[in-house]
Amino acid sequence: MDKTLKILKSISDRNRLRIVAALSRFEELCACQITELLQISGASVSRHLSLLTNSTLLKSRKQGRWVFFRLNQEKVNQQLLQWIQLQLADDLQIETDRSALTAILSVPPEEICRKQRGEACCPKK
Amino acid sequence: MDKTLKILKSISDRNRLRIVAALSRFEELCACQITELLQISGASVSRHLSLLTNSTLLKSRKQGRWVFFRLNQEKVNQQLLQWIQLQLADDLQIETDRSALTAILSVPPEEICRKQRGEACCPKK
DNA sequence: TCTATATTTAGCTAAATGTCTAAATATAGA
DNA sequence: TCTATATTTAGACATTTAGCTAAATATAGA
Repeated sequence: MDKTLKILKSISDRNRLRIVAALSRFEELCACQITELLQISGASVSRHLSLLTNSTLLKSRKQGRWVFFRLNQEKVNQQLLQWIQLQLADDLQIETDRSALTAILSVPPEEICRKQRGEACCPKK
Repeated sequence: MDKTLKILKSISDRNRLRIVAALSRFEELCACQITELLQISGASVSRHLSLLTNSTLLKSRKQGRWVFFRLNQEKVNQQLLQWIQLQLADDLQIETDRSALTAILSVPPEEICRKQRGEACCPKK
């Protein structure tokens, strides 16, 4: 029962549910892209991602300085993930997130990170 | 998303998950029988049951002084409930609960309630 | 090796949650 | 109507959790 509870608790949070919904649509996202989506501190995002990874719902892959996350499409998770997707199919917030992510993914992650550091968008100096 | 979160939060608790598992097996149980199973205060059980009913996972039916609860087998909940049942199929705690419930159901609810009031089991006076 | 930087961890605070007891509510039966 | 009693609600308290900032870690590139 512990494992089941861990999974359920990991998705019983608005921001973590948004992460799962985002990854249902976009395959793979790095921490900074998710930070940009949720508009909370990178540290908080990291904690959410670690809870989801720990519950087995997400997998991660390190590439250089970035860590990329995607859904862990194991058989045991499928039915649950499908239920979530069905529930959120027409959700307004999720729609909005989808648009936001399209914009986020249209520029390289470097630029997202630079923006998060508070630097101006263009002048790299 | 609020509704989805409400449902997920309502089952993200050990005792509430035990209630759902119990009702997956036993069709209908009254509050006092569930109290006897969980061994926590009736007030706490009442709160758990109200959260589950509120999230649409349970339905209730009042019969005299007793309130009986059962799963709300709506289509939208099916996939989730099935996933839970699959996850908990071999769970030890759930096995134990099942035995306990068999014993609880073998006597009329009056006796369960009497026991909960701290009265001796037999002498009704 | 040194610097810049993406992510994680640690420590803190405020809000949410689960439990309890006591009081309130609703119903059966005398 | 009055009493007993099953459930719910209210209020108090302890624990958990989500968020933050600051510090630590790990990696790319000079």
